[in-house]
Amino acid sequence: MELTDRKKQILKVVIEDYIHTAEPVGSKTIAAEMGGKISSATIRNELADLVELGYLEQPHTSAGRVPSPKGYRLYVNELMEQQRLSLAETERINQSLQMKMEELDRVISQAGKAVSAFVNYPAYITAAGRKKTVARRFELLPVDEHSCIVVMMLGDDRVKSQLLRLQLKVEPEQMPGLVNLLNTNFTGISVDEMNLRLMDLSEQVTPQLFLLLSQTVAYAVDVLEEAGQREIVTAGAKELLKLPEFRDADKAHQLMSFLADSKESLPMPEEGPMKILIGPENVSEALQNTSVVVASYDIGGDMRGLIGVVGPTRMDYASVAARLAGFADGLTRMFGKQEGLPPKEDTKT
Amino acid sequence: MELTDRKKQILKVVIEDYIHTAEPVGSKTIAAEMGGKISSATIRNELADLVELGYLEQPHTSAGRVPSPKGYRLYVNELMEQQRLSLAETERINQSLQMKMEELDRVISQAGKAVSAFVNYPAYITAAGRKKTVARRFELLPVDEHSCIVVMMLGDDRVKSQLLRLQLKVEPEQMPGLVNLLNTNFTGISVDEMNLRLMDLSEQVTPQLFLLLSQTVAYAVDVLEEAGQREIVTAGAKELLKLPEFRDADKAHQLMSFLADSKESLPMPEEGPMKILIGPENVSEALQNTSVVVASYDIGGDMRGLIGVVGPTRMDYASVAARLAGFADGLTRMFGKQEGLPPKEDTKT
DNA sequence: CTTTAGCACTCAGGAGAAAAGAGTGCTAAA
DNA sequence: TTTAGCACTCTTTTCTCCTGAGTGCTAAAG
Repeated sequence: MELTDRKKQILKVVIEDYIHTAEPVGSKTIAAEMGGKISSATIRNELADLVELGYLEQPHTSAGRVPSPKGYRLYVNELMEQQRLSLAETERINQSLQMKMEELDRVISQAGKAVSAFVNYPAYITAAGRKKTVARRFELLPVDEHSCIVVMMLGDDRVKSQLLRLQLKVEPEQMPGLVNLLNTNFTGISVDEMNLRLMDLSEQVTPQLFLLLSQTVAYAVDVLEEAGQREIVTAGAKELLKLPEFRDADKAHQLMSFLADSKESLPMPEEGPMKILIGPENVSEALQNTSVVVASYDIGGDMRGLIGVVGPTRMDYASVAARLAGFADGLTRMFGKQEGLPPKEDTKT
Repeated sequence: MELTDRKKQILKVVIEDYIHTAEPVGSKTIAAEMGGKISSATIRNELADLVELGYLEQPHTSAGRVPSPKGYRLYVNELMEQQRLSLAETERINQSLQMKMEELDRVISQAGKAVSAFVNYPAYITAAGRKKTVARRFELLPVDEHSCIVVMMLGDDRVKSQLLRLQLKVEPEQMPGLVNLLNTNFTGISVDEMNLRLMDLSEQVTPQLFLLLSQTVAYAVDVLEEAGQREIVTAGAKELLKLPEFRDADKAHQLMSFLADSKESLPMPEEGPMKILIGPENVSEALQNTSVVVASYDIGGDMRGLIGVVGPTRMDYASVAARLAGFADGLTRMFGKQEGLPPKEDTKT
């Protein structure tokens, strides 16, 4: 038996109906929705075929049909109509991204909330550099005898700085030497190498200078390690509670716990502008009954971010995909504009 | 009719039982729990009195009794036994706060999560300075002809920095003058004054210098404004779903929306180390059926933070209060230790 | 005057049974 | 191949009845 066009037609109607009602769809409804040209009996025959082919499922003998993951997959691949956002909507999306360019963290978390609010599903978002960042330049600004400010410029143009309380007194004259030491030995290398380099130097400089040096390097290592971590922010988990499939508090709790605690295992596709994972296509146990739509956006430099939306398998793929694409665009454009202005992130203490 | 000691005794038993079972408490249970010295009939008489006095309520004629807000209030004020945390528990709390002293934001959000996980209720946390921060010192580090690094030291010892793309070329020789201008004119004053000062200077310096100046000051204003904002982080909203009173998805959704969106209206008592707000004592509509326990902690300097826990009115006040106090202590101690080390927060871009 | 036993009464919640309704699958005719 | 017709299946809803926890009152005992 093969998948005729009419079968696909019917599958599409079933899915789109089910997406909105969350109720099994019956033959009569379908017939009506298809313009009444074909009788419900014919539809029934087709439905039986679609079940046999694995695109639909039947909760119990005398209920309507529900799409299977395989059905959704076909829908997403072939049947779904690319949805265009209205101008007004695009406008609203961009407006929600209109914020003062603050720290990356904050922008990201804002955007995550906006996405979630737009699609009415929980969302997650992250920004991650592809390469490890290195230090590019150090500066030390004396404050008083026991403290100075370390300023550190990273490979990706971010600047981090902090007040450093020194464990011992330092003469201002020593500073230039120290800075020089830092810039010649600790720029452009990885954290591991930094630690090695520090050990090497331990015998070449005075103990006093070494103490200062290691304090500064320790700070640098902290910063670089933190910069390398991809932080994942989730937003709008509460949206789940509106969905009939999560009215059961236990189910909702389970998924919300997963979203809150196991962020690392959220889908993070390596490539492509958009990826849709349906039900069992997800690796994580907790996502077996949910679908995930992920889009990527550019932050400039070698940075790239991901925004994802989590919902039930019957989520409104067309709408979510369109909006997510809108956001990805908006973010890319937003970071693009910043090119030549404060780069990606802000410094830290 | 007056509130005898025995009545208080009984009230206490009712409340403590109800806290754990969430079921109306009957006279027999109470009699048993009080050691069987008094018969259930006597208890019934007392219960009737307690209802009349407004400390208890009766869901329907033939159900047990449930504490009223007034009852909880009495319990919290007089009846509740100060709970002491076990050493192990204190240990665990402190351990959960054992983290690298990173940016304040991050510490706060971590601590919020920890609190929520400990008490099994949603928590919120914030850190707020009492006074407005000012800039204390500026530095500019040239990078290339079109960019330099602004470093800014705040009144509370934090350091913020960012790479600034300049709208026009600058000779390195101009830098010292600019820095001097900044340090003499823009330190120690409020944001409003900064803007005024900038206008004044517009006529006194060359247009080119003024452009640079305003770019830098704009950055400073951004930083100071952000520093003045109290950010409120909420954590563990999902805990609600475990409670019988929020098994109803709508109720849970309502409160979670409130926690996510209307953070400003969460109780922020101005003084006292700990405050308990029961049901209708809360101002916010959405909190009418919940209780809130808030504790404050010191961050050093003129900074003070608040941690709060939101739960049903039947929340385990004794336990929550004890743990919250433990966390407040832990945080205060933690920030105290940092005295003389990196002060409160980290810099921003 | 307080406490207690006894007892009728109330009412929410659960178990079943019955009815309703939606939808199917099959048969036979168009 | 499509369609009308119809019996059948199974969930969902409604209703009724029953159970049991818990009360409030009365009357006796302390």
